[in-house]
Amino acid sequence: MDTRTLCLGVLNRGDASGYEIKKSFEEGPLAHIHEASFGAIYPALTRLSDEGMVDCHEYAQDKRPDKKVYSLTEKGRSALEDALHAAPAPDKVRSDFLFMLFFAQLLPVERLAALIDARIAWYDEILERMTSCEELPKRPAGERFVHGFGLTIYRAARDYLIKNRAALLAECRGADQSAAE
Amino acid sequence: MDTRTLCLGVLNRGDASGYEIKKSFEEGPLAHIHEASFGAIYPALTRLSDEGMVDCHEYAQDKRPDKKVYSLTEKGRSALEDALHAAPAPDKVRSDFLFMLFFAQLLPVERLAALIDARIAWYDEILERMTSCEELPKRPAGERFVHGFGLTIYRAARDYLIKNRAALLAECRGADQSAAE
DNA sequence: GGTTGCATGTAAATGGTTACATGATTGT
DNA sequence: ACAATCATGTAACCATTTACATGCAACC
Repeated sequence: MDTRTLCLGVLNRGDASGYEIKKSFEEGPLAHIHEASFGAIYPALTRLSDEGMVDCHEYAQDKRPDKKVYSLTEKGRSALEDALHAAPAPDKVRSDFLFMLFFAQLLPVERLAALIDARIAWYDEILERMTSCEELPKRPAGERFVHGFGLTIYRAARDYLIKNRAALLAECRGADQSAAE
Repeated sequence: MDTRTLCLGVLNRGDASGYEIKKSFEEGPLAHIHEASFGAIYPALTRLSDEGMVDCHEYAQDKRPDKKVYSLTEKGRSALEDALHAAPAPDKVRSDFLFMLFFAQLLPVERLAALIDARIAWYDEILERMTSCEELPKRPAGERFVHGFGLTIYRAARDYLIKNRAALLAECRGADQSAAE
């Protein structure tokens, strides 16, 4: 799924500027499904505009660059639908956290504990944000489904870390000592 | 985490060729934590060799290119440890599947069902492979921890899809009909 | 006084994917 | 016959990240 399709998707939910599209991949309902940076979004939007997939309206602002608000055209909407009909590429995950934990025995136990605690705190934070979302009931079925999926996964991950943290640390402490003997 | 560090990590588990390193990111215990393609692994290995991070032993084979088996040097091992001490980059996920489900209302209900069913089957397959792994008890604590983490997440994801599939399809069917009226 | 949020964009550099090149053997 | 497994490697292409460029307002 390239950045252009991603932008089309966001614009299907409503008109937005490049800045707002970026935010929706950071905090919005699409966060953690995909990513996109400014350096990818702005060129994508320009190209979509050239191709007639989106319309652009400029709004002058005081002491700031004009705000360019993009909206999906009919052509853009059907391009999005086409993309949605293609076979999904397999998920791609890159987790430095899990890679590090995989080598737990190479890490000092305190560092291991700090790593896990930071991750639990991160899950707590995002779960808080996701559950305190008010306008959820009004959103379309697909959005609510994906939201529920995220909640489920994050809760399961957090619970696993809490439940198994102590055992991992104990094992690594034990291994450290027998190695030192 | 770049491909070089990834290779160092795999080699820490035991000597391996480029081909075998690739496999460990596809089927092995590191699958779904990170990815690496041949085009990334072979140059990484060459560079690691130049830098003295790994040693390379060539084994002649009949009717096949020589097999080059790499092993970690002391320098390589400490480079891996250094990488493990840096702050982990935030996880990166790219899920076309979730992106598509997010726009469930734009998809025909049958396609939606097929998408979900394929994903459930995928989870079943990988869970089967992960649970039938025999030599697990002998592996280091970190590897078992990450393995358990993966199992937990995949089970939670699969269960969520099974539990909420019908409700999503019903809602989308309902929305289709009211749109047609 | 420093950071964050708003707001757009470009350019260089990095890094990775994909396709190609080669080729025997084993299984369906 | 065709696909998959084993086995390495290169090169062109593509995409993204990162840094740069600009600048005000609000908050701490």
